[in-house]
Amino acid sequence: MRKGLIVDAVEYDVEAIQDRWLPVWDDLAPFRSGKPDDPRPRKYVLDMFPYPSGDLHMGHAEAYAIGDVIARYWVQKGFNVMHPIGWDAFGLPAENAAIRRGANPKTWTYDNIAQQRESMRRYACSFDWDRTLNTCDPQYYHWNQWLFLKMFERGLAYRKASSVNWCPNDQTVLANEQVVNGKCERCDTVVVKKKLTQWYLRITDYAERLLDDMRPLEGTWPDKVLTMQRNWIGRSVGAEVQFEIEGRDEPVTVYTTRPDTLYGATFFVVAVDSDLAAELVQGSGVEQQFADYLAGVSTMSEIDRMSAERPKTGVFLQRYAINPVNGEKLPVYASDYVLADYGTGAIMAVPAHDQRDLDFARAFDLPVRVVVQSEEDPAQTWVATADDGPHVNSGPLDGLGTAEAVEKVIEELAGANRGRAAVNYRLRDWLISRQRYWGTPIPIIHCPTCGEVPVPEDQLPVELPDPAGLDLQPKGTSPLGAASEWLNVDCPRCGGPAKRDSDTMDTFVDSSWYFLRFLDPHRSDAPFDPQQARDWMPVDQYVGGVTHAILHLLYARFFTKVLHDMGMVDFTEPFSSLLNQGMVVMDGSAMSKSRGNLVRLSDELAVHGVDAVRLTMVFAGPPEDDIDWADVSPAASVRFLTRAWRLSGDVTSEPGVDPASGDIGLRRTIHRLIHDADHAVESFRFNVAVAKVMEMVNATRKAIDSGPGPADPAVREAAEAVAILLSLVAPYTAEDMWARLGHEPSVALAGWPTVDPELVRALAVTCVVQVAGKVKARLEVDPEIGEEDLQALALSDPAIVAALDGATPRRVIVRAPKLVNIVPG
RNA sequence: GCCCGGGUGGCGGAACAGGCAGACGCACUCGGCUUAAACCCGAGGGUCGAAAGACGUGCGGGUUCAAAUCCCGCCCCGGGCACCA
Repeated sequence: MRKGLIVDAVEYDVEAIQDRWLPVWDDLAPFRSGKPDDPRPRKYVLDMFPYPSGDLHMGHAEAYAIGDVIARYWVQKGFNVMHPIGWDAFGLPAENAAIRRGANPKTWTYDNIAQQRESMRRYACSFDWDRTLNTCDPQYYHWNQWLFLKMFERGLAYRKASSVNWCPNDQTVLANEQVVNGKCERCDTVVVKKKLTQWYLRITDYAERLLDDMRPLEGTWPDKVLTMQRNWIGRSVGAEVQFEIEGRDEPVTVYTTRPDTLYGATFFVVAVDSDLAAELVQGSGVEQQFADYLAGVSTMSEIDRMSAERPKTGVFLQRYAINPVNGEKLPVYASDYVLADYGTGAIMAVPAHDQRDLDFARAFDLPVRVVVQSEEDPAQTWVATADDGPHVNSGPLDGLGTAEAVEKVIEELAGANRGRAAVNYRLRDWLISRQRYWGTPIPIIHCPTCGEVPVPEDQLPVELPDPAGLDLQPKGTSPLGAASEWLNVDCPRCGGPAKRDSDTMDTFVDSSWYFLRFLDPHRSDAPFDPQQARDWMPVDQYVGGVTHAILHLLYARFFTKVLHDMGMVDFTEPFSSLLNQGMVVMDGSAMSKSRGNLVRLSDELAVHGVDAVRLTMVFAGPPEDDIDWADVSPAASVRFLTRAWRLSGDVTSEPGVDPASGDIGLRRTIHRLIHDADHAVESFRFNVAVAKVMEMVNATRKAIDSGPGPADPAVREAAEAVAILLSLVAPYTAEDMWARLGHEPSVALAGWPTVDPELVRALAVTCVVQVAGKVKARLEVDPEIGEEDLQALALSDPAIVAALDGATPRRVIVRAPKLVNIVPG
């Protein structure tokens, strides 16, 4: 027994128990991983790292409780578990807080990190505290810059002028993934479009692999997430078709998923904000009308523009495209219903079989030609048809079904060098520049003579300049642009005067590879150690909220594939298994100060203690479901923990006593329940595992009070098993029980109890005897009973004889030893 | 509109692979302890019914000796995508 430990208390005192064990654990450090001589097989358990926007809240408490159960389970099962934590420490909240209070974003961030770190320690998270990282440390973002330059070398990072999403509140551009229903993901402000030159990562090059590599994740990733990613990538199969434009040398290519309807094209549309539209309008005589239309469109918010209800608008450009299959002249329109950055920004319009084209045709009084037969006439109903029927008015395609017609028309177009089969994706390249201060500077120098010049590797990291004296107010251009000392540099190539790129990177870059940095977080000559990556990666279990289903998870998968192609890692997917925990809500809706339904984690911890809060989180239901705090009872958790804890004080046998001589009934129950709990944890049904431990406590209580009594060796075996199983969820209580049972800390390393298969195998089972599917009798039978014996036994049972009432069984189904079903004649 | 999930007591939720529906807990009721209350301990309960029994996992059908579980058709709830050609 350790000096000064009080383990003979008679009352369960939450505060005292927490204060007693926390320093002991600091000292013991039971969760350090990666020692070179550790013979245990490795497991990597990763919780999504938090953003340090304040202290931990209820959501963190749930997520980290769940991750901790998994990590602690594997430790008990004998694995060398790496369970690291760090901070996603760059981002707007720090900057906005700094603006509000005039503080340095760095100070604000590190203060919050210190607070969260202490809260996590007290929350008994089994993190390896030697492996922490902060993405805002230059030692970390150094490697963001290094990776960016590697991508730049490979043509995967590039700058282009394009129409981008602009958040007028945050005064910065956003990636497509960060626009939700036309609003800024972060602040809910309606996003507008702006034409700007920005940095992109070429994630679209990986679209096919991002899609294909999801197949092996089926079963270990939630279907929901896989579906969301598939939708987001949005693969579509079709064809590219070239149209000549009268008076233009080069043909224009369009993308269509329905090349079979080519004969039904009656007009042609280009995106109003595309370069092509700007070119085609030249000399058309409608330049002013076009310019007015374009101006109107560009001030529109994304929400308005996306509305399908909006009537179709456009401008006839006074020009004609030639249908390659029949030479027909198709009028060319500019419209905002065609997107400049999908496909080629131009479409062939087939009003009979595409609702959008039909709406446009109706608005502009254009002809509608049916080329796939169906009962309804789109020109009458104004409903486009999409049936698979025989083609008509389509020359050589007449009579063919859609699949054949698609094949045939592509063949003919290819033969005439007028088109080919093609695949398109909804996914766009990832826009990573941000016009804000608190992020990773983009390591590029703009030189008037040499152009975009990478910062030489030996000059990395490009550190953020001191914010003192800088105006961090959002103003549409990066605050770094005003740091002239920092901004103005000599070109590394020609030595002439040049300027640094003043934008910073999207913070999702930081989180796209942090799981690799944990392997060797202090390394200074590389982002991570390739050998460690071989040893530990991919992550065995990733735990986090579904809010990142597309954003972070897609980007991290993309980075992993890029690193694979660079030869830095030998795997292509970073996370073998993913668990999405639900949210903690109150009275049915998300907690928020403005709603007045905010439950403060610190309050709950102060009232009920760490173990009870953790237990409540885990017992509330399946981990992926939301927890309504109004539906759960942390007080009940305290009650249960107290009952469990008392067992440890009641056991009177000595540690090490052989359980084999203990009460066989209790032993059977306990071993069965350990077995069940084990199974439940393996399949993430932690609430069920807790229920099994509750049953163990109930059974042990009964054995002490009205069974074999406190001295029985089986009672000790049971109490020790309770302590070990409970250590996953309620580490303080479990540690205290362990000490009261006469053991040295830490129970976290005690090892999962071994289940004796002989004890799990039941001595007698209850056999249900049904007549016509209704239970009429129950028999206690030997589990090994033969079918004939069981049938005879069932048929002679008085209750069955009575239920049959003289009728002869027409059929008897025997499933020994569990069930007999008698079908009366 | 399209694509995923999901509907089980008053509530959160159990039910491995078609075989006793409702584990475990909350709330509730009753009893014990207490001067009293809380805490704690014990007992109870799907619904209807006095009982025997009947009915019961969103609704309607089907398969099967047997369906919460499998199949078909609906309804409702949650989520994702949505002018992506």
